[in-house]
This record gives sequence, structure tokens and C-alpha cells, in this order.
Amino acid sequence: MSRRAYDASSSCDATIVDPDAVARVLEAQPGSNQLSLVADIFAALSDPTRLRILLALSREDLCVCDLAVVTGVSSSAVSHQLRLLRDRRLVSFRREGKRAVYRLADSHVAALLAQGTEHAGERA
Amino acid sequence: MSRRAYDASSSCDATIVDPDAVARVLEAQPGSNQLSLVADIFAALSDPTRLRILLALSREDLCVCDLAVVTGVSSSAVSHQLRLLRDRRLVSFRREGKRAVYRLADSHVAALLAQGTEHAGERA
DNA sequence: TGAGCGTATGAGCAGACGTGCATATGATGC
DNA sequence: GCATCATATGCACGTCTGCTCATACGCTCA
Repeated sequence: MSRRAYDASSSCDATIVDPDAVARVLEAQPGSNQLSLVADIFAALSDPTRLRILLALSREDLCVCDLAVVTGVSSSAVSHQLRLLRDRRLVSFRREGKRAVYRLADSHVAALLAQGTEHAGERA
Repeated sequence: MSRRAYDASSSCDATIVDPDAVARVLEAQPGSNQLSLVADIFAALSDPTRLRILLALSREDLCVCDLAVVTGVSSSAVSHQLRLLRDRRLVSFRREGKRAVYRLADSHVAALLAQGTEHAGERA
């Protein structure tokens, strides 16, 4: 939020224009591990197929083959994506006979989805 | 939220196990365009360098070369990423002498960042 | 046990992505 | 005008990603 003017002096090749601001920012930045975690979560939400899966699961628990119908891709592709979403703890599943019925892991996921769609909605 | 048991009959090759649930989901799913928009926004947040840029800008307005210092990559790379963030309307900038000073486009971005980091924080 | 179904996984491929290098553009100051 | 600095852009390269195909696993029922 700093709106103070840049002093326009000082060079810039690997040098810093606003040392105070840079220092404040560097102090507040999360470490690389934490940052990769955040990036991984957003990456999981960055694919249309996975978004369709997650949006579907935000309304109904569904098995793999129904998710294939909903997303319009092969159940193999869905399974691959579900594995990724499982690894990132965004979905969980239970066995029901031969089927695997998936559901969202927790409400944070739905909240992120909602915020993302809302943000996109304003740029129609 | 449907928790009713799957009836375990009916086949599944391109066929549907729970037609009602699938129908409800399909009706509620956004169109492909809207969906791509959402995916693009999340994709913009899915890279550590871009996250560093956005987190930095959520605290301070910064020029390209300072962002290069903060992110630890070349100012060319920063410029490339800023172009992407500009195209997706996540950041805006003003000219200040020779420099371009960038800032977050709106508060939604900060909200998404916060929600993402919070979500990641619980999985330490 | 053996066939059939639903799901999972590994390999391979086409396309997208992030970066650095070289170069272009634009603004400042002599 | 020219030189210099900050930023932007085109290209090339290595990596990653999402899909399909083939195959393996696990469960159910005859």
C-alpha cells in the first residue's frame, strides 16, 4: 500500500530502488516450501477438467464413471486427475462395492472455488 | 451432498450410475468459457515466482527491478510474468519516470492469495 | 475360480510453460 | 542529436502437463 514516490535516483542492475519496501516485503514473504504448497493448491485448480470435477463434487458425491460423464473425458483421465487431487488432499473417497465415490475433502476447497468463480464472474 | 447409497446395479461404460445427481450437476456447471476464465485465474496463481510477485505487491507497490530482487529471478523473467498478470487483470501499473510501478489490480486478488495461503497453512 | 466390471497406474506423446539471451522500445539527461 | 537506464518482447530450450492407450488391480457374482 505504499504510495510514496520513488526517488528516481539510484541505479537498478541487481540494485534496489526502494530498499525499505524490499526489506519489508522480503521479511513478510513465506519460505519456498510454504510457497510451493500454495502454488500446488492453485495449480490443482488451474485446469478446466479438474475444476469441473471439483465443482461437481461441491454439489454431489460421485463415482469415477459419473465424473467422466460430467467432465466429458475418459474415466482414465478422470482417475489420473483424481489421483492428483487426492495427493493434494482436495478430495477424499470411500469404496462402495466396486465403485469409488469421491467427495470434497473439506469446506476450504469449496470456498476457494466460490471465490475464484466470483472473481471470474466480474470479468464477463 | 447426496449421501444416498449408489444402487450398485446398472453398467458404467459411458453410462450413468446416478442419473439424478449427474443431471443436477450438469445443470449447475458453468459453461466452458466461464470455466476457462476461472482456470486462467488460478493458473496465474499457480507459479511460485508469480506468487512471490503478487504477495509482494499485496504489501508494497514495486517497480520491475525491485520485484526481480524480491523474486530472485531476472527482470526479464519478471517482465514476462507481469505481462501475463496484466493480461489476466491481476495487476495494474503506472509509469514513474523510466520505471513502471506495479500494484495489485483489486482486492479480490489479495483475498484469493489470503485464502490460498491459509489453506496451505493448515497442511504444514 | 473365473469372468466381468469399475478403477488405478505406467508409458509415451503433443502441447503449454518458465526462463535466459539478445534485442527493441521508451524515457531521461547531456 | 547521442548515451544510458528501465522495461518489454521474440526466440529457443528444457521441463512439465494432460491426454490416450495398454495393462494391472480389486471387488462381485455366478
